[in-house]
Amino acid sequence: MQNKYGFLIEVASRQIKQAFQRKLQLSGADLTVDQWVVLDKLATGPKSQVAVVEAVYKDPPTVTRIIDLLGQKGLVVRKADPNDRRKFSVGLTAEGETLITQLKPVVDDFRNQGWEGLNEEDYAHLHRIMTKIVHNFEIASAATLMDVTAISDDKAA
Amino acid sequence: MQNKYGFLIEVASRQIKQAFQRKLQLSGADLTVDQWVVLDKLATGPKSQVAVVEAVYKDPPTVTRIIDLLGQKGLVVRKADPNDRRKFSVGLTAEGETLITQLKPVVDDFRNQGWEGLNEEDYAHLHRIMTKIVHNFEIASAATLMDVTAISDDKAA
DNA sequence: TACTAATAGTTAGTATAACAACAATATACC
DNA sequence: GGTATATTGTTGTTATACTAACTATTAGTA
Repeated sequence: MQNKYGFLIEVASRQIKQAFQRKLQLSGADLTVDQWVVLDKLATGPKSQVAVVEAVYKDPPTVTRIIDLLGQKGLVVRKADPNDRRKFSVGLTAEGETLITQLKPVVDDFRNQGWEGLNEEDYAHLHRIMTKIVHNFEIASAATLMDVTAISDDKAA
Repeated sequence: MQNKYGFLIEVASRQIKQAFQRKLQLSGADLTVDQWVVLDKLATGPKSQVAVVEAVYKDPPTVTRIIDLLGQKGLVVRKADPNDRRKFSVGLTAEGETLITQLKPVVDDFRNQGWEGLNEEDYAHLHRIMTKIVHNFEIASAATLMDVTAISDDKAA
């Protein structure tokens, strides 16, 4: 029972990310996977950076830098929040909207390709096992993620 | 069927790594998780860096730098390979051996904790699904890893 | 009101991941 | 033997992960 699930999961994660990165490059998009994840989250409307942090399960410093880069590429803009001067409202530019539209089929393609030969039951297994492992370490935030992911279906591949 | 397995796997991977890192810190070891993985691989005897690369599924530059750091900490040494002047033979120092011995129970503990409530069948599911996804992207090296991991049991948690 | 604590976001430092380019050496082949 | 090619390992650059420390602002409370 003392299998190396952590190593297995980590390597698979890296390989999947790499494959997706190549897919993005082939599509001609000048985006990293993590930049895509954040960009995609903003598709449902402008958000504060804290909201983005909670949505993508990354650290505040990481989100700051990813938004910096997305901003340099003209895909998102930070606007001041009129109600709270500590906050920004980060939203997509027209270019950002366009890029998302262009990439949606690429992303769907990638998901379908990776999931080929597997079914809903397998996804349930995967989800259950991941959730269990993460819960076993009592990592509150991640546990929440797992629970949420089980229901909503709008996470990035 | 277009679930976000990639996102799920990546976040779980990060959380598991974080939990293990905390475990290492609590044990008093001045080591990162990745440094542990490399160190542990050298427990079976000195290896060239290419051999380490293949064992841990990291890039050559990453392995170079991790071995640099392990060397600075006095845990490993590079020796010239008498048969091939391009190669090093990287091996544990006495301190490295001692540290591994001290950490083994910590690592086992971590594995058992994470796997609690799950059984062999679950591991088989996890392994099968990961392997399938990785194979679907035709990533040769990772596919090999998955196949190997199924049999051997000496990977780091 | 004044003081304290919490929140939002940034900056700095170190480690890892991926890619490209490179030097040194070894192997293959003609 | 000599040349092309492959292998081993390093260096450089950019991006992300995590921690810690910090500023600015807001909320809570005596």
